[in-house]
Amino acid sequence: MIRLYNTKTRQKEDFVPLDPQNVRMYVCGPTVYDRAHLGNARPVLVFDLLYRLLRHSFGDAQVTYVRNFTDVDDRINETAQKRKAAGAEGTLEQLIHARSNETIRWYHEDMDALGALRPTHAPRATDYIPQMVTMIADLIAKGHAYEAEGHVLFAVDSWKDGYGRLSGRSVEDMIAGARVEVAPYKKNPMDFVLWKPSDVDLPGWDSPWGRGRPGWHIECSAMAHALLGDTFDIHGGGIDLQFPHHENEIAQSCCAHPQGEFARVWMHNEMLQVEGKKMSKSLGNFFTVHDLLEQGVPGEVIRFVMLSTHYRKPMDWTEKKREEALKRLTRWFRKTDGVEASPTVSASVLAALADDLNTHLALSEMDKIAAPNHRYANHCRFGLAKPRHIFRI
RNA sequence: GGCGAGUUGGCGGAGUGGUUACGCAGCGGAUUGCAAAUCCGUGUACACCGGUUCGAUUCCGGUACUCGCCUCCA
Repeated sequence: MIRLYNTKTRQKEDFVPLDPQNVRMYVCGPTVYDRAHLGNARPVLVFDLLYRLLRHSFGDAQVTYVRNFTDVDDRINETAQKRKAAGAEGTLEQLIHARSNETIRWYHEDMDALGALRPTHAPRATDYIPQMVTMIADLIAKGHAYEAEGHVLFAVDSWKDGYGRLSGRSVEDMIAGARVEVAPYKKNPMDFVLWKPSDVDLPGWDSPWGRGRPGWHIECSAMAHALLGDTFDIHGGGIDLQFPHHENEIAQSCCAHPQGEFARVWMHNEMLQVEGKKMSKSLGNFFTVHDLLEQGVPGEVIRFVMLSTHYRKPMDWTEKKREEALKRLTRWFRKTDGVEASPTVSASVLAALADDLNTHLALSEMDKIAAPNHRYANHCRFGLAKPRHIFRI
């Protein structure tokens, strides 16, 4: 039995899928304007492990894993505008399109290098605009959204009971604690954008509310609904997305599809820090997965370090951990080199993983069972010769 | 201001109401002509103050400190 911590209920629960023949998981993917940084790798590896564990438990063909690409977003537009201002060739639209394609390709390459399986579906938001428009129209019809100055906004007052439950805040608390200037056309300060108008120079799509583009939150709701239905098993993402992104997703989806319950289990990974500090460009400790790979850090090592801290704890990326991971992995590989990889996973490792992905304990268990084989000492100088996936279950 | 997380031996990091985590480093030893690799042995830690208890690192309350989110962010 797999046990998972559900943010919704704040406790570990036995995981019982709605339909064991079709276990469904959605994870928020990247906004594609640049290379994935190291922090982006954490949810990928955490939920890749969960994906593998679910496949192991329910069967490879019985698990559907969706991780989207957000390819319509103001940051994407800004990045393209900067590049155009810097003299890049082509229209803004062309620049955006090329950049998105390139970033998606990079993303796949980098995550492949970390040993992450590709999801069953990797939808792009721009392929689901009609579904978003339909969903927004439905929300307006049901009295959960309104049009104002070319924008369509979700009315949190229309769903006061549900809004804030995931993150444990009341609408009143949020208004009291808000530190952002409120747009004048909002009926309630917490109302959020479903659709916004696009100037002629920005990407836009025709809609009943004029030419515009979707808000960020509706993208995930629409893609999840299109690919997984009204109700599905697991929704994952970084804890920074818990509010407002996930809260808003829930509001949109539950109001548009009241017959379903959207995601039954919510899982959030904690954030990543570098040498004890938040990773940021100003501190000079910002780097991408690609940077590390270029420096010769094996993907396996990155994966190992990421999994050596429990996903619900903040993780600190340090040089020291990287070195230790390399040592441990080198030893494992040396010990097991020449020994055929067994499809069997030790019960103790599996038990640790099934307990809300207790990866550190699982790695310890692997240390105990790594088969010693003295004959392979000659290979010692080869180090990390070939990548093997940790927890390749 | 609002919400939340954490504090375990030199470091990383599990776990538990009374029994060895584990890894890395260190130390001692074995083996190898040296070295590397490998093997064996070795470390009585749980922020502070109260409470509950026969007994708390492990439950409850408080204090201190660290950190995160609330703003684009995984």
